[in-house]
Amino acid sequence: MPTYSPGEIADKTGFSLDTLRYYERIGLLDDIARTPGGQRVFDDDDIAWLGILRCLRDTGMPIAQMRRYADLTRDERTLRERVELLEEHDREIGRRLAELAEQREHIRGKIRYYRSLDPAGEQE
Amino acid sequence: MPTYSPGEIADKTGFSLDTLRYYERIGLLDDIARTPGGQRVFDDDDIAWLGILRCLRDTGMPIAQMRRYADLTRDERTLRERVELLEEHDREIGRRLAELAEQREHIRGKIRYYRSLDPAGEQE
DNA sequence: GTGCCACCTGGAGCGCGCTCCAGATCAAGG
DNA sequence: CCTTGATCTGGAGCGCGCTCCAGGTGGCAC
Repeated sequence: MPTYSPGEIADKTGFSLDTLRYYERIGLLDDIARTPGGQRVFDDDDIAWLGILRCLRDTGMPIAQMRRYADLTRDERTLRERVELLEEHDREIGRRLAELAEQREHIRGKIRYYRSLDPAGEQE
Repeated sequence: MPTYSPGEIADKTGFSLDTLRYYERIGLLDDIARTPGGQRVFDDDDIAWLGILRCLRDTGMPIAQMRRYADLTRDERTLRERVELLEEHDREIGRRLAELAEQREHIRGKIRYYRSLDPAGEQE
């Protein structure tokens, strides 16, 4: 299995080195392998996990909840709880999508209104 | 034209009293009328403006950009710039919507994966 | 060996967007 | 009047999610 240095992982995942270390400190990331000298060594499983973290983070999940999810993945008897957590998050994303679309319409209405005040502003 | 106390406005707009004062301080809200004694008095125009601010804020516009928008509305010759700013924000919302939908699929895939591991977990 | 850059640790600091506080004032009911 | 609850001001503080720093070590190229 290929391995990767912290710098490579930062490039691949978009998380900064500091963020990777921070995530490990707070328990979002555990058991990152080390060289005998103490430098971190990542593998493809780590990359996959970081992909999930990025997904959860970028959809607005708070760190406390990501930690709860990370804790659940350490006990294989928690499948249902994981599903429940992700489903609740999925519903949250649904609400967010609907809200965003609605607010977008409000903003578009405002743009149309400004345009109606100055039709000349439309042309290039 | 009806007028409203700060408390009523907090109820109507969902912004806290502190946030209303904060927004006035930083220039997002200007010329709020006052009683002779110095208490704020809001009107329907203020409510409409706060509605726009809420919309921009809740769609992720940073305060610095909201301030720029507020500044533009103080000069009626800036219609085009306002349209440009809102259109850029509209595109930003579009990108966000697309990203959210994509990440949602990733999460749903994960849910399906967990379900496939434990079909019994499905039933009530 | 010797550079030299990447990486290590613990802990302090930061930027954003509020939120809270103390102590004073206002305004409306009784 | 007097009480009482809403509001006022300036400024400090907070919670989140990183981000930066100092001082030291690792590890590969030459």
